[in-house]
Amino acid sequence: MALSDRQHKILEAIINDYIQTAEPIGSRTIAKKYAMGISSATIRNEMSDLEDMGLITQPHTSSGRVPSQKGYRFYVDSMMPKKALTSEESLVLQQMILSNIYQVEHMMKKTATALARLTRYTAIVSEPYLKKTKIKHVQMIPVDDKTIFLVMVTDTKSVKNQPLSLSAAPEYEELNRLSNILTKHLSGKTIQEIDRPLIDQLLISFAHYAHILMPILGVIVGLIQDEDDMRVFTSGAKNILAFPEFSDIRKAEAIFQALEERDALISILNQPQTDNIQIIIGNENSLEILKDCSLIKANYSIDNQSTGSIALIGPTRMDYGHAVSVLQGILQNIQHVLKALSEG
Amino acid sequence: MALSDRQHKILEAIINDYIQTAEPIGSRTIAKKYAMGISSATIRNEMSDLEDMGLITQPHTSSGRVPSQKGYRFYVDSMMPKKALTSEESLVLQQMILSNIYQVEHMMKKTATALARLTRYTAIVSEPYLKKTKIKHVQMIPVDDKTIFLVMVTDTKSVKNQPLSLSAAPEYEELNRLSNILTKHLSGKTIQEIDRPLIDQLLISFAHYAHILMPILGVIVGLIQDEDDMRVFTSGAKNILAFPEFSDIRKAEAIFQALEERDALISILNQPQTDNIQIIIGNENSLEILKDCSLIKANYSIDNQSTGSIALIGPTRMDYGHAVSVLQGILQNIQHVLKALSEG
DNA sequence: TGTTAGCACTCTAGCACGTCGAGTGCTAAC
DNA sequence: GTTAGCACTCGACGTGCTAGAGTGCTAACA
Repeated sequence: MALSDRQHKILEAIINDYIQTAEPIGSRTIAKKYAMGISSATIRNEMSDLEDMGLITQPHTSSGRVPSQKGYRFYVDSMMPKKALTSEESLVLQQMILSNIYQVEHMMKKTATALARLTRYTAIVSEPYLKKTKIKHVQMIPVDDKTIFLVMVTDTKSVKNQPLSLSAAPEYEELNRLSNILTKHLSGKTIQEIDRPLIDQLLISFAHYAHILMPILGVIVGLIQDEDDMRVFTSGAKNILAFPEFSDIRKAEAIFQALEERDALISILNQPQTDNIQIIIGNENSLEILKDCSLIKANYSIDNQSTGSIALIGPTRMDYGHAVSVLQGILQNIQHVLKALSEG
Repeated sequence: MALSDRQHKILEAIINDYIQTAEPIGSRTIAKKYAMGISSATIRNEMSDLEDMGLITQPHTSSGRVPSQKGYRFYVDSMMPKKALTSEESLVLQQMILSNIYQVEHMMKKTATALARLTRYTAIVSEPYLKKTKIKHVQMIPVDDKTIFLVMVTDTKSVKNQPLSLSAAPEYEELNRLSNILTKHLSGKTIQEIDRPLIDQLLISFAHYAHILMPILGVIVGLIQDEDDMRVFTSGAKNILAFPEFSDIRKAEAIFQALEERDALISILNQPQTDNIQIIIGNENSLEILKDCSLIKANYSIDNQSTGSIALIGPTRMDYGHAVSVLQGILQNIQHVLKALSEG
């Protein structure tokens, strides 16, 4: 789609204005407010063309124009300005880094809060995906005569624990010996890498522990199957209420519902990602609940291994430029901190 | 305040009707709908008296009556029926018990979900308060050359972990010895009981470990000061949107805001509790945000030691009877499960 | 003395109607 | 290609009216 320079400017004006006001905008207003040096009639003609191209629409005859979904898509793909973060925004990100960098869970909560605060949209952040982080230490802790806790520390210094019921729990000393063995053979590996051959080998090498190694390794591997151990944090859900597009309470309700359900959040985060930062506008989204929203999403990674996701949900009338730059800033922060954590 | 039998019935009819419909109710409607065998004129006279007593009010002349805050208080104190749980409700509670009883965190999440689901109000649930639970096992886990994790298992089988930076982290073997010592001397004690004399005694007894015991004990005791380790779960926030009294979005926004802030939640849960189940109606509440709501709150306990709280937030027009009975049912469940956990 | 029918009165919700203003498309002139 | 002018459209908003639900008061009744 080729737009003239003037059409570009007009489309930009419409989108920028609508992002701010959520009101349809007319030719006269554009002429006055954006001082383009052409008359409203000319703008009208251009707008008519833009409408033919499907980039803007009229809610009803004789109202102003509103960007269409296609219009947003065009804007995002080929005209969106890169906005630099303001100094205040950078400061907030800075502070986020400085506090609580020793615990991934805290950092992820802070990340969500910062994202929501800086953008006024709703943030969803997932912890690093357990499957893809490396095991650093395995420790068994006795609880009672039939239960032990299996505690694993990962290279991102996240702690996972899982209770484990045995017919008879071993002595503390024996648990320590087992912990030692497991740590020695599993550290540096991701859970994904703990496969059948490795398990078999361990069971053979330590045959006299087999009866107890078996359930333990089972639990560790079981963590692959269920994603229950990846925590997902949200922040700024209430921001949704501030947008006129959600003044219909039922729409807001549906989203709040989704934000409370872990499965829904995970399916939001797990949507296909082709770009570095993926922008999904309105009903481009395969999820029914988000048809009225836009989603901006990114995966963060360590060592080029994608390990978790962060996302923003807002109205299709989103300030894409700003949201993307904040997301990018935060992305860098997370990766920086995670790297620091896993190295030292 | 002494009401005649008839006044009782009329007040009850008004309150029950208003709880269901959220509409002011008039004398004629009462006469028709609740078949009291008296005419609307008589009911009008009685209503006028009830209004003089301050139990009901008129939103405007020539509208029906609405229960006042005082009316709800009177109802709750002296006329509220005890409702038995339906078999479906009991079933939900039953299922809650059966699943995931081995991890307190899961149970608390489930509790919040069940509360919100059964009442359609908003639930707030706190984990058992760390200070008051007993330590069962202490384990140090090496992370890197300067960091160790301090992991504590409590008698409710909850796991707490805290990172700890040292100038130089000891060897694994030594950490195990230390873990052993700490477990031996601290297990069975609540964090509250770890006081100066106990610490001093440990430092003297194990003088050669003093340099490392010091920071560790510091961290453990530090947990007393900050309440950061008590998780608070909410569920059913979106239920708020279903009530016409929150169709003014700003009111809803304020509550959502509070529900996202841990501090706000804790101050809600920490409000004075005189009864077994505390009902705080409208602006009886000292917290500004809850002036338009009612709060039903209870503390759960093990061994008569109150260890955590559960609460429900809804409009002042709440189905108090039902909410109280659900809360009571859940309270019993929690205590039952916690007891089982700490014993076995 | 308590209860009730009847009536005048009040107030809101909802609808019809007219007006205003923002916006459009089209045409003719520049 | 651009613009001024004009007729037209449609929603927002204010006004006035009506219906209906509800009240309080009074007088009559058991």
